[in-house]
Parts: sequence; C-alpha cells; structure tokens
Amino acid sequence: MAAATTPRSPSLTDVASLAGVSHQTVSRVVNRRPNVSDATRRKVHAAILELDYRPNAAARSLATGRTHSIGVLAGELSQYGPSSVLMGVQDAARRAGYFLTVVTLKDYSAPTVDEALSDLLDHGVEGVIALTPHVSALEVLATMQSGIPMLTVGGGGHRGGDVALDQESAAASAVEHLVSLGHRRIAHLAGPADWVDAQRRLAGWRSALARHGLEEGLLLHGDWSARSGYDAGLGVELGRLPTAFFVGNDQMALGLLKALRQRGCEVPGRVSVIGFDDVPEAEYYEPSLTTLRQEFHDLGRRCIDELLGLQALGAAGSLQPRLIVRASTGPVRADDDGGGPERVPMQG
Amino acid sequence: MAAATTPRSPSLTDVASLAGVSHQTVSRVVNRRPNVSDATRRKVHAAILELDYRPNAAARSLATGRTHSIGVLAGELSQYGPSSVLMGVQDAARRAGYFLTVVTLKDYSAPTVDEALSDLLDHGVEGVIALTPHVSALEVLATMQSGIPMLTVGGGGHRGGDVALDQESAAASAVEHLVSLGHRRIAHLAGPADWVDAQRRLAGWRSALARHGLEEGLLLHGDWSARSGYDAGLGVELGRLPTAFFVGNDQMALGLLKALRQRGCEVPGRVSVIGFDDVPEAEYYEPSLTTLRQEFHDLGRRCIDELLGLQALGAAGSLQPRLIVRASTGPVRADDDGGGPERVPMQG
DNA sequence: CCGCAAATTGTTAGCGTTCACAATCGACCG
DNA sequence: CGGTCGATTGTGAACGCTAACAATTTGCGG
Repeated sequence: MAAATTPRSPSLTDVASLAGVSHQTVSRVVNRRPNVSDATRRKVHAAILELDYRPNAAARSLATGRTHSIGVLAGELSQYGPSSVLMGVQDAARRAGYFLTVVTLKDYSAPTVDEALSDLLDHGVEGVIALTPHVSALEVLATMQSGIPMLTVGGGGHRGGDVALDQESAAASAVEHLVSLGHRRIAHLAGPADWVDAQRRLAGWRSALARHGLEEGLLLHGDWSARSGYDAGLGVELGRLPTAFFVGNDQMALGLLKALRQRGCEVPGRVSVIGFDDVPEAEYYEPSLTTLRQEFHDLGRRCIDELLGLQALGAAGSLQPRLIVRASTGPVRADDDGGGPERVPMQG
Repeated sequence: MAAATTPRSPSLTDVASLAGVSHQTVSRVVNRRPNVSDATRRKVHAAILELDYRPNAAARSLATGRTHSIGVLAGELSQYGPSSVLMGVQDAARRAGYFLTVVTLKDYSAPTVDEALSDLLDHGVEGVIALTPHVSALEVLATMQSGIPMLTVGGGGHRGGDVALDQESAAASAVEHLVSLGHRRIAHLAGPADWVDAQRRLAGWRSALARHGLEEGLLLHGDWSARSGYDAGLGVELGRLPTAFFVGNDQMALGLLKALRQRGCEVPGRVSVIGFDDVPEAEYYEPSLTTLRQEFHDLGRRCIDELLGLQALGAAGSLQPRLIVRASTGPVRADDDGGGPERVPMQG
C-alpha cells in the first residue's frame, strides 16, 4: 500500500530506525567517533550499506559551519603552467580532505574578478587560491577583504599571502648562463607587461645585466604565445639582433626559434635562445631548448600547505627554478663578441 | 556590555530585523521573487548592504535540495586537450549557474576512480562529467550507478551518455589527405592502446587504409608524450620507414619530427607527418605541423548542454575535427612511390 | 549486593534557508 | 459602504545534520 513517491535518499534517521538505534549513534559511527560498541557499529554499518546511505553534505555544513571546499580563481587553464599548478593544488587539497571549486576568468578586469570571487564566497568556500599572476587581478583581490584566507600564486608579495617561485633570481641565472658563454648583447623577449611573472623575469634580466656592467639592449614584449614569439623574431632589424635572447616562456621561444631559422640565423651558432618553464615539449624543439624548469606541481602543493596553515608562510625557502641546459645556447661566435650595435652581424 | 563573541556572519533573520521585515520577505528579495513592494525591496537591500549579508549556501541547499555544483573527474589536466575541455565546461557551467568541483585521478584503476566518484557524490554534486577517455576508467564508471546524471567525454558511446568529437572519421580524413598526396605506405604512431581516443584514431586509420585497398603497414604505440614520439622515431628500422606517418597527437608528432630530422629524413621531402589536436604550438614546429584541429572548448560547452538537458543528446551532429594543412605533409617523392616494404628507402 | 564512575546510548535544540500557508492591507465593484 | 479579490507580508514547520547534555547501562571495588 505504499505510495509510489520518489524515493527520497535515505537520511540518518532512516538508517537509525533500520539499525534500531538513535540518529545520534549513527552520526557517531559515520564520523568515527569513539564510545560506540562494536556490536552497534556493525549493526549501523549494515544498515548504511543496505540503504546505500550517504551523508548529506549540505546538512553537515549547516550544522558544522564547514564546507571543506576551497575556491580556485584561474585565468587561462589551457596553458601548461597554470594547469600544472592546479594539479598540484588539487592533489594536496584532496589529501587534506578538501574539494576544489574552480572558476575561470575570461579577462582580468575588475568586474570579472570581483564577480568570480563573489560567486566563490557565495558558494561557501573556506579559502581562495588565486592563480592569476596579473597585476590588475591582484589589485582587485587586494582591495576585497572577504573574511576568509586568500592566497595568490606568483603574485610577487601580495599582501594577503603569496606563494611563488623565485623567478627573478631564476631569470638572473639565465642571464648568468649566457654571460658565462661569452654573450654581452643579451636581449629579452618578455611576456605582457601586466603579468607579474613577466615583470619578475624582466627585473631579473635587468639586474643581472647591471651586475655584469652590460647595457640593457633590446627588450621586446609578446603575449606568451608561440605566435607572438615568432612575430617578435621577424620584427627585429638584423642590425639590432643580439647574440642571445632570454625569452619569457618556452612557447614564445619556440616561435622565436622558427623566426630565426627562417631568417637564416643559426641557433645557437649565431644566436643563443633560452626559455622559461621547461614544458615537456621543450626538449624536442629544434634545437632542444635550454630553459628554466619550474616545479609547478610543488608550487601547487605548497599553496594548500600555506592556506591551511600546515606550514609557516614562506617557510623552507622559496622554490627555485632550475637551469636546464640543452642545445639552444652556446658560446658566442669568435667574430661576434657582442660589440656595439652598429656592427652589422654576419649572416650566412 | 556586549560580549566579545566572534561576529557570526549575518543571517536572513539579522537582515530582517534590521530592515524591520520578516525573514521570509528578505528571502523573497534575495531570490528576486515577485510581489514585494519597491519600498520594502529598497529597505532590505540597504540592510543587506549594511551587514554585508551573503546567503548561506549550505542552508539553501538543505532547504532546496539543490547544490548547483557539478563534479568533474579528470585525468592529467596539464595537457592541452583536457584542460581546454575543462575551460569550455567551466564557461558553460557558470553561465548556467553551476559551479565546478574538480577531482583529478592519479591513475585509472578501479579503486581510484571509485573513490573519486564517491567523494564527488558525498560532496553533493548534481551531475558528473568524466574527462577520462580511458577504457578502464570508463568500465568502472559504467558499473557504478550513482543516481545522478553522468556523462563521459570522448568515451566512444558509453552507455550513460557521452559527448565526443568524431575522431574516427577525422583520423580517416588525415589518411585521405596523405593518400591524395600519393602516399601508399602510411604508418600510424598511436596513443596508448587503453585510451579511447587512441582506439578511435587507430580505427579511423585502419578503415581508411582498407577503403583504399592499402595494406596496413607499420603501427607503433606511444604514450602521448613528445619523448615517446621521439623514441618511436628512432626505433624504426630504416628499411621499414613508410612515406608518411599519421600520429595520434601533436606532441608525439613533435618528437617524431625531431627523430626523423636526426636520422636525416627530410619532412615532408622524405616522410610526411600529420598530427592530431592542433595545439597552439603546432604551427611553429619544424616544419609547421599539418594536423587535425579539435574544438575542445566547444566540446566542453556541449557537455554542460547535454548534462543539463539543454539540448537533445547527440543533437546537432557530432563535432567534426578539421584538417589544418601546413608544411609537414607533401607529395610522395617520385622515386619512392610507396611500393613494397622490401624496397630500401633512399637516404641522404 | 550497593554505589560510583566509565562507557554507551538517547533526547533536545539549533544551524539558515525555503516552502506552504495564514494573515493583513488596499483598492475596486456593486 | 460592505465585501471580495489581488497584492503584499508574516508564521510555523521542515530540510538532515551535529553539539550539548541527559539518561541508561556496565563494570568493579568494597
């Protein structure tokens, strides 16, 4: 005679009455609380299994005030760097019992960032990780106080907590490498000026040049894409071509390599090129790309550690990218010692 | 005399008493329900603003039974394809008022997949999108009935609903392209045998060869990485080298290109190579890679459409990858018409 | 066997929202 | 000017869980 209602999913009470105990006892079993006799525990487990009971997360959240979810604010996730960090964050978060709610931004304007963060807060996240190393996004985030822990990645010392790789000194070490090969005219193909990563790498390039008493030389900007690297490479006047390029990321370096090849400039014979990131493909570029490896996955893990206070902020030193020397950098040619820019470079 | 308790975040009731109305009226305003006078609405809005009130998502979920969150089960997100799909899914989901909870799998074993799905269900997702075109993962998913809509991406007709690009006919069109250039010995460098994508592309290659009365020839397997493509390229005996390779994805094609170059095989002069995916870098490989562009973003959007029933399943035809012809494919050489494998290929 | 402490189990009251319904208020019709 | 209808507002009871405390049982020394 039972009415054919939609079988509402079973609740604590349902389990309790089936097991012949109180709902509280079931709650204790589910939450692995002590002071439950083995016999009772078994009965309850049996009932849970029989009904295929799943605790209702919303009710639990309401009662405890915890949601166990962390919000992630991300820009372009189809790129290797951000998506790798996300993987690391996800690993660590899940291990710590948290879920990730990911929101992507279509741009970094104030309203977009604002709305995204607001949505995350409405959703009840307990913390936010901003994977948006973009100055305008960071500015917006800095002005919003949300009442929950927030952390930026690669934000260059954002006040609300920031986890970063030491990109500036990594960039410097790229320059050091080139200098040690005899290069004196070292250009930089940078990322967009409003990206923090681009700024740090640019700063590292500048300071390393200064440290060696070298003049600054050519500075170009791309948009991280291979296309922009290619365009940049085609755009340089031959007379201004340096003996080495430090490039802001591997994709742009790929484009640059193609442009140089097309113009008959051998790499590393005529021009050395060094990238940044060490994407998995970099080794198979032509030539194999010398670059700086960033441990994105570790960075992601560290985000969760810091957000959850599992580790003192900034402890254990900041992660250091590592120089990976491959075939795209080599000694400067004997007949081109990096002298003044007036000198017309040789070309085959 | 107020006690210095932690300032609990304001509730509907707090707003109500500040605005001098009932909690229900506030609820109505918040949810944009009709039948609230403008004056009241304004008062409530003012109170909301003053208290910085945010509706409690958990309480709302408990009362309505809706969580507005969708679970995403993903494998390796640091790759271009999956992460692009994720972007598309995220766009569409948010537009439809849903949040994405992303869980990544460290492998595709039954326990891992099982646990991940179970966690998502515990979290209260209203649907699941599985970005795991891997046979064993799909098998596990097929056996679990969760009571909520579930959809696989690129699962090749998984029973619980599946959204996919037509990879088989796309692969066939790659082969057609090669055949039209005069190639008769067309090898395939496939992805891992337990990936659905790899299977579809392999099937397309086979069927197209058969359609043209060509014998099957060389079949190699890689793991999607550039390294594996490189290794495969180095491993082929020169005598068995075909005049064209259809490669399962662009990364492996990149590695293959490098191996071929190292062995002195010109591309496309001696061997043509065609990839799959059209990653943004493919155009800048050496040579520019002919490949099949997959519209991952659209695919992601379609997932949400189908999951939410915004569109009939499989409607509007399946998305068709598009052939992008670049410089890595060319006519077969006059002195190598793709004859029998006994024939020793020329080499510079 | 009594009584007290420890272990185990049950009871009640929220958590902040929405839902269903009741109550009030105005305006308009006859 | 009463009555009725629609618009607006309020009331009480869920939703499924946990926290705090009360009640019951058990074990054990005297």
